[in-house]
This record gives sequence, C-alpha cells and structure tokens, in this order.
Amino acid sequence: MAADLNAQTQRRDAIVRILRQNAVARQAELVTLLHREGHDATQSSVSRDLRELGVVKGGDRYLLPDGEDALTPSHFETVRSFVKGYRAAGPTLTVLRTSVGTAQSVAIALDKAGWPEVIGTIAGDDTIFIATESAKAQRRLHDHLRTHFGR
Amino acid sequence: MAADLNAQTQRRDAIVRILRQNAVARQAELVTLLHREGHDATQSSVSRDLRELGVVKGGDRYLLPDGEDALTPSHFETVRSFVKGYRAAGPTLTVLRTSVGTAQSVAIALDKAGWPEVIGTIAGDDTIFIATESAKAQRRLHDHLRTHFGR
DNA sequence: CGCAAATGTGCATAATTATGCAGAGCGTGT
DNA sequence: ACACGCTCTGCATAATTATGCACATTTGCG
Repeated sequence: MAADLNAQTQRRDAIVRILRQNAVARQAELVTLLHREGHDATQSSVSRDLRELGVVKGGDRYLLPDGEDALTPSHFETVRSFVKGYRAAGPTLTVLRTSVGTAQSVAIALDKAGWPEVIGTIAGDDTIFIATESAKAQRRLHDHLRTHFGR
Repeated sequence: MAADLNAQTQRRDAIVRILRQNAVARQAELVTLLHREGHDATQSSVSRDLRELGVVKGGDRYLLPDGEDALTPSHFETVRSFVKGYRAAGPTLTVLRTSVGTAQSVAIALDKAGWPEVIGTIAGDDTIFIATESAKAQRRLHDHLRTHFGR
C-alpha cells in the first residue's frame, strides 16, 4: 500500500479535469478513466477524493463546485510559459519567478485555482510570493506547481 | 399502494422546505422528517423525488438547485392573502383572481416558483392567466395552488 | 539517524441509494 | 358506468458509495 503524496495531488487534478470534460455517473467509471491516463486508484480513494474536492453528485452525474468551473484548463495553459521557476524560501514561503510583467496574471491564475494549501499571494513585476501554512502545505503547493508548470 | 397525485406534490414541496432549513445527510432522515409532519413516504419515493427536484448531494448533505434558493418560503406568505381564488377555464388555462392591483406581485411569485407544469403567466390588475400544457399539467398546478393558497 | 505521529491506501464490508415489478388510484373516452 | 392507460407507490433487492482496519510511507523531532 503506497502513500505517495504527489500521486494523490496529481490524481485529484486529473479528476477535476476529467469531470470538466465528461459526464461521469459513477466512481467506477472515474476509476476506469483515471487508469486510462496512468493513474492507479481504487473506488475507495476516488470516493475520498471526491468528498475532499467538494464534488457534488446531481441526479446522474458528478458536478464540480461552482468556483472551480470558472477556472478553465486553458487558464493555466496561457500562463504556463510565463513561469520561469520557483523555490522554497523557508518552510512556508515559496517564491515563483516569471517573465517580466507577467507576475500579476500568473498570480491571478493561481488564486483562481483555489488550492486549499495556499493562504495568499502577492505579485510584483516578475516575482510572486506564495504563503502556505506549513511545510506540509508547501509540499502540496509544490506538487501542484510541478503538475501544472513542470519541474 | 396509493397513487394520490396531490400527496406527491405536497410531499415535494415539503422536501424543498425541509432541505432549506435542515442539513439532511440521508434519505432515511428525510423520511423521518416527512413523517413528523404527516407525510407518508418511503425511501423509494424520496429517492425519486430528489432526482425529480434536481436536488444534488454534496459530500454529506443534500443541496437544493441554485434557482430554488431564491424563492424564500416567505415569498408565498406575502402574497397569500392577495389571492381570492382560481378556476380552470378549459383544460389548459387557469384564471386566478387577486385583490385589485396585486396581480403583478402574485404572478412574480408564481414565476419564481418555477413549477415545471406552468408554461407562462400574464397578469393584469386583479387577474392572472396561467397557461399549462395539458389537463394533467393543470391538475398539477391546481395541486400546487391548493398547497400554497388553500382550497 | 531513530522513533512516534500522521497520512494515504487497498480490501472487505457496512450503509445508502436506485430501480424492476406488480398493484392501486384516477382520468379519459365510449 | 366500464375498460384502458398512465402515474405513483411500496417492496425487495441490485447497484453504488462510504468507511473501519491494518499496514506502508512519510513527516516531524530530538
């Protein structure tokens, strides 16, 4: 039995993406779809993930919470190329560097994502400070960043 | 096994009201709450009602669809006293009489209710024409009207 | 680095929800 | 008034989802 934190993060991101594009009626389906893109998961984990993600089941399909809908996959696609890299500055602060003048838009995309581990962000011109509550939260954040912007 | 059409309407209205006020986690609870106010129903019926009403289950409680939230119970309370009565005018038209000058507000409350059997309404000064698709739909409408405004 | 506390998982299974069926109440047309 | 058809129900049960446990890893600390 594995406990790969990163795997969980990626799987949840995948779940959100899948639910955006398909009408999924049951967890078993979701498990199949996840397998198809390389994610290994059981109905148990999916059940827990869905609750954690605040996903709702309406009649015959799972629905993402309202806020999430606002964030189109393309949101990240657009700003992906602006991101130069990121590094931890202590256990609760992460500094992300971007192309000059694009920090604001990247920060906005990050805020819209609504990742729970993020307490707040401040964007300058080419730098974003991302505050997290703990080292653990920071790890989550980095998992997310890695998933969306590459290592 | 009974098939009291009116009972269904009233029960569904009750379900909506209950869900507005309480956080209900399972259908069995809902059955209990319904019993408490005199509605006789089984989990089977409740399951079907919830689907029909478009109710959604989020994590650990049932949630009403967004639109419904707008209509406060008090909405009907306010206009209840304006309604003088109503009669069918043919199988698909219902004429509702109100106090002079209040027809508009009553019609607005009706529209907000979003009852599926209602195709449209027109309000004059003290009269509202309510169009329904069929005799059957008209019966539904009358059930609703009876529930909210009395016989 | 070593140990205790957390976290995440799968498995097996309990808990909950959905549904096929058959019966009952009503409305409709003759 | 009678027959036919439709809708709504409950029951029994299938289908689906949630969760107690035990265990593998990881994280936090001294």
